Amino acid sequence: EKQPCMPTHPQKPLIIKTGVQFTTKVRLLVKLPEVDYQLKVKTTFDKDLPPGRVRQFFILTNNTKVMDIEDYSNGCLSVEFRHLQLKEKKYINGTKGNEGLLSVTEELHSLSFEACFTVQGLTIDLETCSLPLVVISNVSQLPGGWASVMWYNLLTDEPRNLAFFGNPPRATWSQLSEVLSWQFSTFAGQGLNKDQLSMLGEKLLGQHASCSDYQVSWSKFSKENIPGKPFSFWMWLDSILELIKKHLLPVWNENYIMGFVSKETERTLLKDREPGTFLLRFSESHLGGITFTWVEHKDNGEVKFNSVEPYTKNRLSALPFADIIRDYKVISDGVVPENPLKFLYPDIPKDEAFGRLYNCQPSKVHPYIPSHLIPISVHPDASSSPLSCRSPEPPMTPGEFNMLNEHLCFDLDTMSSPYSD
Amino acid sequence: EKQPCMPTHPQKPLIIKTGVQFTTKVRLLVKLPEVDYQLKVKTTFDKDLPPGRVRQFFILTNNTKVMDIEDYSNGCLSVEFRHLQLKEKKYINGTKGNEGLLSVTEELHSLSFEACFTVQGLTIDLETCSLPLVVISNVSQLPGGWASVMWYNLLTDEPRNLAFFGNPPRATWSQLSEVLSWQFSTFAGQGLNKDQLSMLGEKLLGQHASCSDYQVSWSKFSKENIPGKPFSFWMWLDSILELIKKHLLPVWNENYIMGFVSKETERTLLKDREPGTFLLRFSESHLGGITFTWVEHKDNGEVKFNSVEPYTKNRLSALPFADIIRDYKVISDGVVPENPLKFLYPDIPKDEAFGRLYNCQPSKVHPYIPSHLIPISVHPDASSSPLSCRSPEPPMTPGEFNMLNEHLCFDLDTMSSPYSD
DNA sequence: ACAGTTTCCCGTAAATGC
DNA sequence: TGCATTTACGGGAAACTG
Repeated sequence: EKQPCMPTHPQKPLIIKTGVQFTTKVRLLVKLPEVDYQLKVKTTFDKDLPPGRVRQFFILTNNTKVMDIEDYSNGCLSVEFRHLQLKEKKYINGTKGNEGLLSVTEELHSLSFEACFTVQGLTIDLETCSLPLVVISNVSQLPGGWASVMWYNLLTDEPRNLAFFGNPPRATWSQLSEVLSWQFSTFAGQGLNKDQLSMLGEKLLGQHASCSDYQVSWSKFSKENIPGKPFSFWMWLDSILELIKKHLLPVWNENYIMGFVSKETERTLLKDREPGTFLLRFSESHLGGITFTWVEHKDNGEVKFNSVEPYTKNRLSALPFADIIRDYKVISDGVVPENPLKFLYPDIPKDEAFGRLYNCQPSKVHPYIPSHLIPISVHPDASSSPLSCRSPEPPMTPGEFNMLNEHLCFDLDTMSSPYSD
Repeated sequence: EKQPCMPTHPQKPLIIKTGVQFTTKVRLLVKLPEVDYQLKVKTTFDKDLPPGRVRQFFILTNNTKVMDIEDYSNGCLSVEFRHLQLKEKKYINGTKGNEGLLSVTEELHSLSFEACFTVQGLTIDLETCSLPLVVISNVSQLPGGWASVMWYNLLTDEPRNLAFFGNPPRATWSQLSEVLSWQFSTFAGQGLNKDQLSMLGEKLLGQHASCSDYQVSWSKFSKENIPGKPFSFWMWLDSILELIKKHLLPVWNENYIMGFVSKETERTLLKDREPGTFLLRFSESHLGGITFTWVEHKDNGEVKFNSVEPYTKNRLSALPFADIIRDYKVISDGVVPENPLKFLYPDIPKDEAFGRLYNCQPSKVHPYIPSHLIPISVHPDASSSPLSCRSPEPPMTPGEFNMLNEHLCFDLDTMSSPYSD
């Protein structure tokens, strides 16, 4: 027999931005034996959270609603809160919310739902709450928030461990790599293959990468900067995810972007290939950049590798990546420019691979000569979450109480914000 | 003897966007004979405005402040309201704000300031109000708002004629052209010359343009679409102002943009010039576009004119206009591309004119080959305001009352919003 | 001074109202 | 349905705050 207290839709931790609307829904899983009045539900943010230590927020808009019979289903009571908005509580006295122990995206918050009704002269309190929530104030904090949500989901099944990031556990590389690949398959449609993951593992762990149960700390994953770089591993990876989502989706989903390849491997792969063979790789030195490297055979038999300055979102929004590949030209010594890109590694003729992805030429505004941009280089040398139900003080027989307690329970049905998947 | 009730800084009508902060300041021009308590000033938006007919707004934030002695000046009392924000009043009953007679940018509103104090047992009311204000809810309404402000300033000296656009007067072309030129000189630094204005006059008035006292209606200026175009004269002109402000300032201020030239005049000017002579002109068919036209002498002696598809803000933010001129290439029959732009009309060698304005090449990210965008065409044929002071009911001698009334007066000192000049 | 964080607000897109 | 207007909110930049 199923547990009536289990929610039907397991709830993932979410990210909520202050001042931006979100929605949530609670459902009472069983019919109440006798409720002849309207059942009011109240949502409270950061209920029971002691002030200090972390920031606190409150719900700006109306937070009380009456439950209704769900129209489509089994007649359960449910209520959906829409247009909820969060605002930070400001304390007049010097008390500061965030005390520097945790960054704001490591703070975990929660949304509580309460209702109270009387049956057989007894007052019953119902209460449930969401899985942990990360609250941000600007989209620039979204990557940090995502990192927290990923780490929490990966490493705990606890429904409400708000202190998780006080001492976050480590993840094994095998766990982490699966999650990273999942990020790409969820958001872009195409996950990461073994080679790509192995490059990422090496980047994060160095020589330990081969050992799949080597552990990665939370700090190394998303807080510490990569040595010599002004960003952390996750910030770098997330910038690439964003680049793919906005500018590279078709190319990525065709598997034409090798993406995560070290420069050494790149050279090994290209060196025996036809001149003009190229591959696409993400920049390791800059956030959200993609470049291509092609191989060239010089007159003296020497093999030479060239990489173009990485394209970032600004450039890609002026000119789609496939068109860049189609039109790219190198001018050596001011002579006839030539497109050095011939074969996508290993040996697919460029137009065969990218032909379908090329854009139409710009619309002809009639009296005008159409113009488009060309990229050119001047060659330098030529869960399921359990719920907590608060026990009422029972002035009824233990049997009666147990019966009620078993059947009455809030269910946080769904909750959405623009930042949920 | 000067009038104490005149404000020191005449107040121009302004545009305020709902939800966006603005600031205002009122000053009492003379010292009060005896005020031994704090003088509170209250601001009210749309005071005395009857509901219906136009939208109504209220000040979201605290609207009462106490006057202070001005620190720097003559010891007058003044008060500055900061962080004021407007929100529309919504009526539960069907009453709609804007009734369709006027568009929202034609509605004029006003901000009132009131204070009240007692002297010699008499209660004195002080009141003043701003010049008309246009309230918008989105920056997309800014051009419409500017049009209203310009027309109001041009055609009336009344301090508070909120019904102005109920029956707006016409402007003579000589008045209007002066204002238009002033827009360019204020916002861009360089006004319009006689030839440019004459093209604009012809565009707006047709053959009447020669007659400088020909009158232009408000509707023709900013409400009716230009025949055959989906935008009004002012919307078109304002889109060009914006383009100049954001992307063409240096080129505009060097006077290198002829800009407003009819195609006929353009041809007349270019036809006897050296091949490769070009001029820069704003698009008349699209909002916010600039193109160049160059003259070419064909083998058979025929003179040919070519214009490139106009560049809009999106393209110009990928590549600055001066660089477009430097790098522009036409490919005929897939042969060696050539830059057809040689001399800026009348005969300035291109690099001499634009050399200083060219951008540096993109920063060299060292292991990479720098790449930049090139605009390319494939040749198709290969071939000061008075104040109103409300009279108090006078239980004092007429002489006493007159004395006070003469010397006590609010002064709306300054008022600023992000949309004021 | 500075870094982490929030606020501000434009500009685009979507929603709303008539 | 289409147009006018408002709302929503991402994203860059400025302001804030210890």
